[in-house]
Amino acid sequence: MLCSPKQAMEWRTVSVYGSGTRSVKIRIADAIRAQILDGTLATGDRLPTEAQLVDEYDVARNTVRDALALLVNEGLIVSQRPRGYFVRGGQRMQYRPQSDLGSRRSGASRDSYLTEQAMAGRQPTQKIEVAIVVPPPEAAQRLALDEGQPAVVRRRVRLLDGEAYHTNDSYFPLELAQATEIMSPVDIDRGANQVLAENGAQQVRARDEIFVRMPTPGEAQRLDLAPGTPVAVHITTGYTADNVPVRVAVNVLPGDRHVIIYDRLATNEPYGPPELADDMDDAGAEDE
Amino acid sequence: MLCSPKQAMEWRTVSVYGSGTRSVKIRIADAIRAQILDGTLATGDRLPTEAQLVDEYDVARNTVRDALALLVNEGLIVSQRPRGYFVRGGQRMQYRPQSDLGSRRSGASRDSYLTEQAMAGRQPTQKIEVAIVVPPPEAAQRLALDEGQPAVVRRRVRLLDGEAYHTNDSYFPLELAQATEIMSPVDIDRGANQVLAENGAQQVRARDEIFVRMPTPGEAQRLDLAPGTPVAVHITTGYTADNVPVRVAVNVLPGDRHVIIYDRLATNEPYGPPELADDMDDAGAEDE
DNA sequence: CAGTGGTCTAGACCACACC
DNA sequence: GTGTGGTCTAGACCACTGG
Repeated sequence: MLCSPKQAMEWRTVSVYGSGTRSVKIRIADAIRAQILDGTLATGDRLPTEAQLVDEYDVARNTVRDALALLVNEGLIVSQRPRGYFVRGGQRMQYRPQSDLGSRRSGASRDSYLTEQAMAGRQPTQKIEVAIVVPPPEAAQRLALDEGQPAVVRRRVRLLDGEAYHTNDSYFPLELAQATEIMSPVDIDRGANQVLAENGAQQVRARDEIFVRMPTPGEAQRLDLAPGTPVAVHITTGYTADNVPVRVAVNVLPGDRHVIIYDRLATNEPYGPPELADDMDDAGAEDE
Repeated sequence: MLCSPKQAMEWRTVSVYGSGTRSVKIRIADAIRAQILDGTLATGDRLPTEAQLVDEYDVARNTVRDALALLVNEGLIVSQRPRGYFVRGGQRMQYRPQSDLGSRRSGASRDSYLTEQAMAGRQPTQKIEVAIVVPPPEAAQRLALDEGQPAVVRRRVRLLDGEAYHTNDSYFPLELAQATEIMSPVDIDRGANQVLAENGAQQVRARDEIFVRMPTPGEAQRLDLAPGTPVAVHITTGYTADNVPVRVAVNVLPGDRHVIIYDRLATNEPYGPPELADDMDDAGAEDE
């Protein structure tokens, strides 16, 4: 006799869920995921309510919620309480770490974030905050600062149409930034790098490091991240010709709103001075 | 009178959880997270059992499980059933997209993945599989193939000490790869790029795109990813001097095992031919 | 075999947006 | 108000691993 899982609960003696059979919540999640991937449910569409799914699959509400939680944590759907669950998806902005260092490109006098995003027809804003702090380890280490040594930080949250786009925390050695525009919590038209260059700290080389992880609760709040949204942490360290680090920028990019793009030449000669080139030989990966 | 949440359940008439007060599960998660961040619980440590946490916080087991689920999805802890929950953490491998294109660096005759990882004292292996397929859209589009047009794919899973490290799916135009070593499912000592170059398809330029997202169930299984582990999808497109795409590599990197590193010069001149340089002006971001 | 986490049920009350 | 998802309780049975 065929019966629903809920009824079966009462008189079965052997497992329905074990071994080959996958759990009920996974099968429900699979069914909904398939609908999303094949287009039956498109970006922005509303899912059936929990109650409807309870009826449809004849299981307890918590089981439906477990199934939906799987999809939420995959980043496929989002709950907009109390409106319902909706299919996620949307455009990613291009993020180019290269379009920065050194002097500005000709014609681009304003902060390139502001100019370039404005062209996409969206309203860019940013909040800037400057402070003298003992930098977090990831910044202190890259700036080669001793423990407890202070630095200047410019913290920015960049928004597009009021929606958080990414954060940028730039750390500078105190003696370099002191008494410059870097200390002022407003946009620097020609760029902080240009200011550094005018003060004898021209950057000639940079290293980008990209970490991928789930956001901290603080980051999730600051960037208004839905559950199931990972972040890329892009850390740029800028060096002078003397190989002195003069700037560390920590960017936190919501994974669902960005593509990181690098254009490169097809040479594999490492950049930078020999001692760093040596470092590069002992680890790495290649892409075919 | 002070009473436990569980007891309070029975006679309270106003909400304990609403407004200012955060939910119980969040407070439990916060407490455990704090212990992890301040070192009370270190990487690899075992957490208290669910039963112990039920006693400690005097809540229902499901509430404890909800709290732990938050930390699991943050990537902070992992459940190793039935051994318990453990604090995550560990080393990240360096991944350098640049150490590839064109000819191999002198001395490195073997696949650089194999050589470089071997130096870290771990046992690298890889599984290679070659097929002629209709490529997925992300590959077909970048290779400028018409819909339904076939291509050659070399699929690789790379392992370190038996643990999945990343996957690399490289797509080549059929007419270029046909009748070359690329069709053979074994390691190519001098690199597939060198083979392409010998067949008149020397790559001079590449574009890297990096997407950050949660893994699909298939990826999670193939790479043995714990819940709460995002992936970076690194797509490299290699172009000849004639600006023809001849290779698309789709790499899937578990976020908890990688750092992606780029070393660059502090010039912001875009690489590549003029028509592509123009593209670069209309979107982007910079890091200070 | 004991103890762990995983799955599922059943039912309660809550906050919030929208009608 | 009505209906949505969010939180919490209480208790059941299961599978797996390790002693």
